[in-house]
Amino acid sequence: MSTASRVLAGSSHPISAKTRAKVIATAEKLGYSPSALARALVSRSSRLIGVLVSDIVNPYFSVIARGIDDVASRAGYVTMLSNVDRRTSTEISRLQTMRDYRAAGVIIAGSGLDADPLAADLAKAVRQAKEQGIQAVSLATRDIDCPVVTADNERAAHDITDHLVSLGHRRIAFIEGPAGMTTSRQRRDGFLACMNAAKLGDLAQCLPGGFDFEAGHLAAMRLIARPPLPDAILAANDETAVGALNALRQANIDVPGEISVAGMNDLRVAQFVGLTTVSLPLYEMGAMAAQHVIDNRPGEATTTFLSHRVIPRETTTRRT
Amino acid sequence: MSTASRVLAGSSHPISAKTRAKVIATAEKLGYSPSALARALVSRSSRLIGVLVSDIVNPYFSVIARGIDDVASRAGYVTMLSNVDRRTSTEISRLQTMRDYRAAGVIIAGSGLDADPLAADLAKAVRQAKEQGIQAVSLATRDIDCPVVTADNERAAHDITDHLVSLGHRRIAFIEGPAGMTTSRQRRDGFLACMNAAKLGDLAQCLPGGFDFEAGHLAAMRLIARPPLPDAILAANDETAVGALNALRQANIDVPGEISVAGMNDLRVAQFVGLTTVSLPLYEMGAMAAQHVIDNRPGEATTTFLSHRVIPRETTTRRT
DNA sequence: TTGTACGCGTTATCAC
DNA sequence: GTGATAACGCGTACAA
Repeated sequence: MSTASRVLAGSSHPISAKTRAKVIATAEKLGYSPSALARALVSRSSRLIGVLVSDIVNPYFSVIARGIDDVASRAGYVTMLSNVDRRTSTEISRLQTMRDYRAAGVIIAGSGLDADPLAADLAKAVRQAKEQGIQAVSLATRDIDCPVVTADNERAAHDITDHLVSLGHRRIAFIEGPAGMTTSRQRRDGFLACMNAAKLGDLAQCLPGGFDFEAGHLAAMRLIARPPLPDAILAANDETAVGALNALRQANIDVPGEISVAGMNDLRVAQFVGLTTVSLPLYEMGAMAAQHVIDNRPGEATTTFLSHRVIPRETTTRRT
Repeated sequence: MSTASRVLAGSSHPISAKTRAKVIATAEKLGYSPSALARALVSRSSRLIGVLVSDIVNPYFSVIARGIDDVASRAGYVTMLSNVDRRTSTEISRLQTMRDYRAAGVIIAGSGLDADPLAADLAKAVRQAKEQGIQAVSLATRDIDCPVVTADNERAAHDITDHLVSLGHRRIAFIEGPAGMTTSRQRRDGFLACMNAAKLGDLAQCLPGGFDFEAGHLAAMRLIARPPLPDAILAANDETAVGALNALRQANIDVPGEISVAGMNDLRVAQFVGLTTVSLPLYEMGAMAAQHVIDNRPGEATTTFLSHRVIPRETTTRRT
């Protein structure tokens, strides 16, 4: 038994070539597959990585998940995925499940809420997981005591706003993300900071929105309903921007002729419609978080910001 | 120990209220979490569901994955996700990994190749998994001895073609999916079958394409390069259709004025651009496959077709 | 170079 | 109603 184990697990223990061959041949013949469960049990460490996303259908998260899985499977790890629909309670319960499976680590991809009554419970669940040797990594700024690998949402919003300003736009409207979300606030803050710095604070306008197509469509309709139109619209999100774009085009308003439109994230849809946006390092965030778990790095609660960059496309132009 | 196990695992074994309360309180105080690993080992059944997708970033697969995970997590199961990039060899190796973890079942979401030299190896890997009590479910017609839950790609293509024909289009071009893929062939077959049935076989035209934006763009450019333009374009895919749409608009060709365009799948992007398409039951396929695994149904290799429906939108119009 | 015995954290079985 | 023990399948220290 131990000999077979040694051969199959690739131990460094010396084994005669003959015996080794025999073990391998027999395993093959029997269709034997070592139980990763039993292995994890005895070795006290699984090769499971838990991933908590809001919704895998949202390309923001599927790109992150892809980054995680690429690194994970290259290292022989398996990704356990769970959708939590932005509900902290679900997040806690799924985290618990990942803990039951003794995941090597859990990557929490979604943003939190600014005033979340359950934040403390989540923090506690993470602490308990950590006490059990399960690493936690967050992909957004949250009240969790764990390393964070993220994009600088505020600066990204600042930079894309700055791009619009540099194009000569002065009256700029910002369609916000979902109310209460930390990421929403960060992006709005970045927008406002840039506008204020450019002495354009008075010409800045914020509209409630959301991260989806419909929210952008609706917000743009409201803008159209009470002229004059701003010089440019920045949406919290590519999808939101596309919704706005749609409303504008339906109203026969020329983009970028009459108004410029920009988004954030640089997901596939942004390329489709030629949307000016700022590219966030989503894939890299996932990849780096997974690497962090695999390397079993000491879990100091440091924040790593990965870099973004402005991508000018056809929905923006210079205003003279 | 056994008493604790009984109350924590919710056994029906009678336990005094006092002891039960004590166990629960202590577990809570200790932050105790029962090992799902050890449970799976002794009970010889895990609550893990393996999911093999080509690429989770592709919305076709993320919708499927969402369907699976919704059903799975409601039943207390966890989804193990793996991207295989349409490579059968990767598929086999990931299937093996799922087997190592003694997954309750594995859902194979991707389509296969029509002449795949590795098809036999995959079939064997699935057979071995089944011998070990791991269920397999495929979401596409493949040479695997397992239940199939899928959309009728051929009929779906037939039906959307029929819709175009009923709109008065006669010269219709079909932009195919990736060469060699079973799904590509099925969709082309459906297109051709419909055209032939309508005595329009001579006016049918097939162009090599792919499942992505660029492929659609390229194919449409070729169409534009050698007039006359067909009455309508059907693309194997929504994304391909959007690529074609883009090329057409760049060439200042009015859609649907001069030419109609339709896609397949009805993913989010189709709604964005108002694309006429045929809605495939992707979410339901995932959900039903997961339910199949959870119910541990006898694995007869039956094929279940879930229904699709044509969704007319703004990229098609009547030709007179 | 190979084999033996133990323990990982559970649950089922059987005794009390 | 409660507790002890074997077994699940593996890795490993130790003996041979």
